Amino acid sequence: MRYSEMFLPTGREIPSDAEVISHQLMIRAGMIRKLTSGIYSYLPLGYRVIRKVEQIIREEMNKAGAQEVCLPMVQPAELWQESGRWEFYGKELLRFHDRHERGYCLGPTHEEVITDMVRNDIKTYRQLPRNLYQIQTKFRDEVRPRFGVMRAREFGMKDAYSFDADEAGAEISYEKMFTAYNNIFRRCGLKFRPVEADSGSIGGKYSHEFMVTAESGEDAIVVCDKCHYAANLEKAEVAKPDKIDGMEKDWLPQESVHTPNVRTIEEVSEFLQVTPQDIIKTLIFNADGKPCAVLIRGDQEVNEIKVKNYLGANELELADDEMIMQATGAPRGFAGAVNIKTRVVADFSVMNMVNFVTGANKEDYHLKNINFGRDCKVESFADLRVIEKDDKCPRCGGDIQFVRGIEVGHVFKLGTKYSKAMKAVYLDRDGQEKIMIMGCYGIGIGRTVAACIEQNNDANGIVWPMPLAPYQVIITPVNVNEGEVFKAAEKIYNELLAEGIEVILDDRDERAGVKFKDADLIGIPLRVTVGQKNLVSGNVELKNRQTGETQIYPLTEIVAEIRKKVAEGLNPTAGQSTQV
RNA sequence: CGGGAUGUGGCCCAGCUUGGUAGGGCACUGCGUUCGGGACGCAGGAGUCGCGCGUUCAAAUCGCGCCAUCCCGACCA
Repeated sequence: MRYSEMFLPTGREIPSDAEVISHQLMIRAGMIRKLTSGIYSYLPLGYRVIRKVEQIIREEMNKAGAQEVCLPMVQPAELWQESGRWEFYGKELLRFHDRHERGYCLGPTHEEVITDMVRNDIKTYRQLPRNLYQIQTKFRDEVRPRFGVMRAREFGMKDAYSFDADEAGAEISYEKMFTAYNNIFRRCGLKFRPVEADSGSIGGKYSHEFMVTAESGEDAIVVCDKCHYAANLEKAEVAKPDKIDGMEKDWLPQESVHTPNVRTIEEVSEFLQVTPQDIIKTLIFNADGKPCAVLIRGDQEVNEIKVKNYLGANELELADDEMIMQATGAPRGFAGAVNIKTRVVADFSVMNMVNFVTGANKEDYHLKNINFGRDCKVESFADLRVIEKDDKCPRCGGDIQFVRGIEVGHVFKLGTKYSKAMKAVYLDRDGQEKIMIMGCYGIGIGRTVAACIEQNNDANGIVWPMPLAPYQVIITPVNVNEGEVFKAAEKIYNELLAEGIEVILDDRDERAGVKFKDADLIGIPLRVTVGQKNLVSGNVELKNRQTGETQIYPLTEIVAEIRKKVAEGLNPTAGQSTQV
């Protein structure tokens, strides 16, 4: 394409409403424009990159045996009522009515629609397994859209759904997608890693997130130095400590202490001259309307997702003052496990504690020298806390590290959550009606592009890896008014076009500096500079955007050299991709 | 939803404290010079100063209300 004919508005200024680098660069490079909060238009350059990602996804999904479909974005309320999510999905689901006052929503995801489609047309085990996918616009009415297309309300997503006859089949479907996702992100030239994750409101029991590692990532990931263990912070397991026996002999007599207006862990440890490690924090949660006490060591943090999963609750939040008063008989700050009337569960961190401090369930009083087995009882000990830097890997005991990442893909084993609710059944070999086992698999398209920029940029702009680059080569004639120079540039341009290489000819009558800056900003991997200086000896320059390296080639060899470099760039070496 | 900030030609911003002709840089149009890392000169076009109400002889500027955008938090694939 000739630059002079392109719709490619680049900008020198950093947009005032863009915070992260990828957002700034996408605007400056003329890739996107904001229409309204969380809703973006893609300009030609941006859309080319989107299509590169989509194409890689299509190829890998097809290779994995999935078939592409296209499902409606507008979905009837009845379907969501049937799955139960009309109530549960919350305000993120944008709902509206048509002229007949019938309820609809904009699809934030498509489990309901696909399950409806499959249950109507798949009747026998002979038709299973099937994996259907689409690349489609989703709408989620995010509370706080941010970081440009990274957390947008309207965004492109590849979503796939697998249907299997049994668990073993579902396992295979999941593995296929897991492999396909690794291939996809590797081909995109990203540094990423799959991590174990919680399955959230989509539901299901088992899932992995694909995280692109980046400082600006919204998610914290725990990775093991020694083994392959990697998990989202919210999912990362904390190993169960060994039970230490024989501590009963050291039990001291229970003591009640007047602690006027002393509530927080800091205040208690200060007041009683003990460390937070000597205190058991008692948090009262509201689990589906019922109070539940969670015990944890004073210096540690409860992982609400673990509590929610452990209790099997649909909704979990910290109890309000009223519920605390009702459950403990005391205001906030004085809850404890001794003589409490609610369910009591405890984190492993308190399992081996003796003579600890805790609230007295009485205003302005705490208890000292409390011991399990004598003073209070818990229903069970479990892993309920957030993992910390000093914790060890739950798999191999090695040291762990915290890194940040951007979630670009997520694979879930759904089980029968939707197929059961929506009666997606088939007849097995014996004529028995059985429920299909489902999996679902998503990739954020725009987010993948943004994540790629987060990982590949410098002071001058974007540095595209070859597979995602909107164009592979840009030819920059230093001065278009010098006939020889421009002719040579055009010749290379035409030859590259004939080779099927994606190339821009910067034919604008601009100074060289302007063109160099724009080429760097939009991040084209290879730049051919055609100038009088080298042309007199029949040569041109080839500059590598990533390394900054410049090489001189004769006009006669430049096309072959580019062909080679483009081909190399399209096949990034395997192995380096998963490094962090 | 809580806290904070911002809103002035397409973009980045000054002006607001102390009310009085709406400014600069970039971009854009024309002419000339220049031409390998964001050139220069001259001449131009382009703005309901987010919206509304109020105070005032007079409001970008002061007051009240609203809206939008961004950041932090809560929440969330």
